[in-house]
Amino acid sequence: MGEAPILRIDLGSGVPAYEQIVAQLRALLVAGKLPAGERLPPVRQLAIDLGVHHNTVALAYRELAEEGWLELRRGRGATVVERRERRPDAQARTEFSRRLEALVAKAAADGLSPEAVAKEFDALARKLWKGKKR
Amino acid sequence: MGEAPILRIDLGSGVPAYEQIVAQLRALLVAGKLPAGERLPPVRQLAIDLGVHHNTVALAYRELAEEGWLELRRGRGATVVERRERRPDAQARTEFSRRLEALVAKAAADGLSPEAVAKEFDALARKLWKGKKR
DNA sequence: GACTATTGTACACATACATTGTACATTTGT
DNA sequence: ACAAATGTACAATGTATGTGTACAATAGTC
Repeated sequence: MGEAPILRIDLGSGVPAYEQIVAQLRALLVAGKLPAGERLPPVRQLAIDLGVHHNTVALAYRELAEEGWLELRRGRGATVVERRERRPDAQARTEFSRRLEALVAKAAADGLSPEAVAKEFDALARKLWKGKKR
Repeated sequence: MGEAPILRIDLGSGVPAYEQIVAQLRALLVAGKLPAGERLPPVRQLAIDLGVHHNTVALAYRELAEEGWLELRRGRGATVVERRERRPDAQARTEFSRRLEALVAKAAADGLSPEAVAKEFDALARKLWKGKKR
């Protein structure tokens, strides 16, 4: 019946709402679930669904537009566009490395076993890169 | 000659300084490189090394103390203590899952290949769990 | 034992960030 | 031409982050 809830954000997670929106949309975009040409919901609509202000959604959209995923136009809405593949730079690599270490260390501190962490990682890799180019 | 630089924080990385300190110390603690009984540098000393205010370091120490890694006492300093293994709860699992997805999606968006990401992950797992209990 | 240095803590302040309220600009549809 | 829909701009507010400064507790020294 109802639409599948596109996104779900967790207030009180410490992570800013607009960052959660960016992160989840980016994951969908990377996984190819939002192909070029697709229209995203209007900022006001998504804002209501998520329980935040429309400017918060707008900020998220703008960040994704900066990153090359979306085209934003007044009165027309947000559209997914074709995006050129990026060449990773050193900055991106070290930043990823640092954050991954922090995240996994936190998981270990919380008691997650190496096996549980590895399993989670595998499941995610399949999810994100399933049906995409190798 | 000089001591190995224990930590290195990156201002302008977006991540708050005190969080970077917490994350890096936590990684060392998880990896067993700071065994119980070890003394951490005084907040003012570490603050100078890192180029931040000593209250910023103090905040990081307090967070790790809350987490059960350190004992803090006025005049005596910060000491690593024996810490009971945690049982992971659902909250920790879903939080880890969400953040991992966000992080890996970001890496993919930046152009890192699945192989590069997996490789980074392997190296990290070895680093964090090397010589620790299975 | 008194004094001083060392060390973590408390608290007020400044600045930046995140979110919201409100109004505006642009496009679409009738 | 008009109204509705949609993204944008900007001020206001609350929270987080970092700092300056003073305080409290412990350790070292004579």
